[in-house]
Amino acid sequence: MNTREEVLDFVHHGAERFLPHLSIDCAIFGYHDHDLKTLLIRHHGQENWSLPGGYIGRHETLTEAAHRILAEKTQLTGLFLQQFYTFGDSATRMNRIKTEQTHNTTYSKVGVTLSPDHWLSERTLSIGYYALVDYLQVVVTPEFLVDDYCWLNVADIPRELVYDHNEIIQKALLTLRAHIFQQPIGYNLLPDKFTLPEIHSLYETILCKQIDRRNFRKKLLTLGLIRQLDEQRKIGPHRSPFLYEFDLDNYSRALEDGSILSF
Amino acid sequence: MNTREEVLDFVHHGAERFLPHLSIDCAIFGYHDHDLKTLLIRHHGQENWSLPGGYIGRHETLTEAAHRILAEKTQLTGLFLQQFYTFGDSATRMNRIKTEQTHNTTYSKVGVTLSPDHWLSERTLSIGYYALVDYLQVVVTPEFLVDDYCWLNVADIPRELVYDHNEIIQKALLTLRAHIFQQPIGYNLLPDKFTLPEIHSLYETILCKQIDRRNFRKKLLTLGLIRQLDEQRKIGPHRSPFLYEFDLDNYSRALEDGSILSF
DNA sequence: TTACAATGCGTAAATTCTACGCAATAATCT
DNA sequence: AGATTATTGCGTAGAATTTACGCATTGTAA
Repeated sequence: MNTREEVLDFVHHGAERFLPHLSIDCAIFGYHDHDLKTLLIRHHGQENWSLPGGYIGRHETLTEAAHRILAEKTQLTGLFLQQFYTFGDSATRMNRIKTEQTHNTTYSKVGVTLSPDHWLSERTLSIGYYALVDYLQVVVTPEFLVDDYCWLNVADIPRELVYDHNEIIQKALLTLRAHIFQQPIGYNLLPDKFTLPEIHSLYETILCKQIDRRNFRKKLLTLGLIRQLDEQRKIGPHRSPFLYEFDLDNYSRALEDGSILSF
Repeated sequence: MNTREEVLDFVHHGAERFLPHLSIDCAIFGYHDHDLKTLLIRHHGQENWSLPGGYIGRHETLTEAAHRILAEKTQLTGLFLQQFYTFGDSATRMNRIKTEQTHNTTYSKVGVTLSPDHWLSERTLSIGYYALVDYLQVVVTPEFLVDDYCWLNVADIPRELVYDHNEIIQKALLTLRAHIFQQPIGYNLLPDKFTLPEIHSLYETILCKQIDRRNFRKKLLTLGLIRQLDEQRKIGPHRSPFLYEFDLDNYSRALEDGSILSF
């Protein structure tokens, strides 16, 4: 929604195209060079940051909706996207009053005041997804109602996000850390060919702890999760590291066998 | 809903009390003596079995709704109940036609035909929960629209459940098997004091594989997850096994430390 | 050429996992 | 009462894995 007209149409006719009472919120994790960041946006007139989100089209599957919303925010398609929990307990989601206020300051930008029984004012549960991207590749073009956006290191996220979005991010992070042992997370955050230091740094960053470089390599190689190539990369004034690539066949086979990563 | 009147009220006024487009389905796993079963119900006029489920009250949190629905089906409260995924992709959920047919044969029992735009005919996403109970303790009292119910061994579940319920059960099972290493699952399925053979058999059943009795004991004891008591239980013509209890403090501490079970 | 910083590869010790052996126990059978 | 039987409690040797490093190699810059 990039124009005033689109927003107005959404407010007045959105309920015909989208399911009410239900939204999708995306914790978009951006990784680059030892930093793990999250994309936050600030809607017009609001003090606090929020996660990017959207509604589910009536003729769209849930997965399609999640990918569409993610693409609308990042301009990227085919990203790694994973549902992790549905939120419907928070007092801020049950308590209608606060919701109306925050929504109304936002929609005042298009001159609309939402009545308490407007579909955007009603109680809404949120399905949480997390996505992984290289945030340098992402071009964020804020929508009409979004005043500002930022990539924040996960350690620096303010405690006062909108609604229960702090809880959503925390759960997303926990899930990501659990999934890193069971899914080729790196496959979605690294170029097709990457160096060992690169993937090593990725794991250290996501898990927030030091991992011995040499044992890390041994494990990934022994399990057959990555494959060493004949090429090397030139990096500054140091020894050229070899390039590696994921062996996805072996990856899924290892998972079926029950052999699981751990560090 | 145990009377014709309650059902009629639900059909005609349910949309005022419940959120549309969204339901909760419960995979209720019942364990007893080396058997893992699931509670299935069959609605009036329907050929296939389905999972017990229900809708979310407008003034109820999601968790409250899940517990209420579970209690309505099992007459038990305070059970272990865990959300695991939200389903919104299945063709049977998108395709309105099939939904109407199955619903209508059910509601014909109270002489109602649902129109295509009735709230019960609309597209509905489902939030999946799984619960753990000792199925011998459960008193199932089928609701008015439920013709039949059964406890089926998870291995014997028919391939043609209603909607995407096969998929839901499979995902519930996978989640349960993953969670058994990270949560005191046994705490919710065993009496406060239990014997080693009892908890051993529970793990073997859920994981569908043999676990060495002696190593199993060693591991649980070493990690401090269970505590041996001074009491023993009299069992038939054999040596009396000691009783054990869970050490929940140690359990959560072990989890934080990252020490995780595995067999 | 030398110094330096980073990578690739190996090895020994510590720890954990796995596969059993076997004694102890509580009935039941003779 | 003593032998029998099925089951539980506990221990130990060997295999396998994890952990903690040592050190040579490499590409560039001084």
